[in-house]
Amino acid sequence: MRTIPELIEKIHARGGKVTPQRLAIYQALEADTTHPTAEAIYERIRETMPTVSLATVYKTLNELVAIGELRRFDIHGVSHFDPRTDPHAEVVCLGCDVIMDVFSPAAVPAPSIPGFQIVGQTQTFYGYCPNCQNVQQPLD
Amino acid sequence: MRTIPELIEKIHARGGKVTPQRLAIYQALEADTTHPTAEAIYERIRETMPTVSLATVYKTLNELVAIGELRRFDIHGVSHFDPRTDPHAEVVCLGCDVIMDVFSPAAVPAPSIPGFQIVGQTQTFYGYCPNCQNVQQPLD
DNA sequence: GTCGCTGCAAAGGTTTTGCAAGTGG
DNA sequence: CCACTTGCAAAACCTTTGCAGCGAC
Repeated sequence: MRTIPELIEKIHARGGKVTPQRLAIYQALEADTTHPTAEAIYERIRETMPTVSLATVYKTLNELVAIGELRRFDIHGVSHFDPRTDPHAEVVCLGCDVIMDVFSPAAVPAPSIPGFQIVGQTQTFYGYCPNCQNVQQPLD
Repeated sequence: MRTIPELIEKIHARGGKVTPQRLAIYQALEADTTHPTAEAIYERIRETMPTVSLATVYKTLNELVAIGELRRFDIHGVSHFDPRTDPHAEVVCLGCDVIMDVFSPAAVPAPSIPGFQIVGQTQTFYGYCPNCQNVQQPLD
């Protein structure tokens, strides 16, 4: 996701409007590395804007995804959002669904897929975080 | 996912039973590189076993995931299943959700995350397939 | 014969949609 | 002012769950 002034300009250029709700959502997303769910963003925004609706949050997030400013992915049936759209690596805990950015050990060249236009990439590692190793060992 | 005879042995070793429904699901999954949804597997199995239920398909798939023989991931709120559990790369079309395995251009070393136990990994590329480039260009 | 599995139906949770009222540019 | 956006509520969807009957071993 780019900076908020740039984002505002981009929204305007597309004929969109920057409402207080949208601005609050942009600010909530900015530099949020926790891969929040729509619900999490909704709760955070409600602290300062109690009348906002979850539907509005979804609509705004989906718009950002559509214009390539936000990445959306699902973990166990729940959507998460990531303002980082550059290549990076993540680890997902199979036990508790926590998602963390990790320092990617290697740059990854884009594959050549004829006719396919690549706009982003992530490297995803699946495993068990320290907490969940105690509870649920992966079975053999 | 390992071969069906090996899978049967593993299920038995865990005290499980290999019913005709399960066997049909194992066979449907074997070497399926299309990253099918539960629904897709259900439809395929119904052709030869019309009385099977979607709940049974889910239960069986979830069991395979739990014992590490199947990978499960969600795209736009729908679960997909992949019998390939080795590290590999995939491309996901942001327009139509089609998922394809791609030949990974480089082996990727696992990152060092203290206390985190890595059990699998994929490299995911996001983009637009030839069909969807005509419909929805990623906006700039 | 036992214990696990199946199939049905209903529940549970997330995300989307329709629409009247509100408001940014 | 016009078009876009909001908020509400309902709908749509996928997935899980409870349970009685069935069947693998």
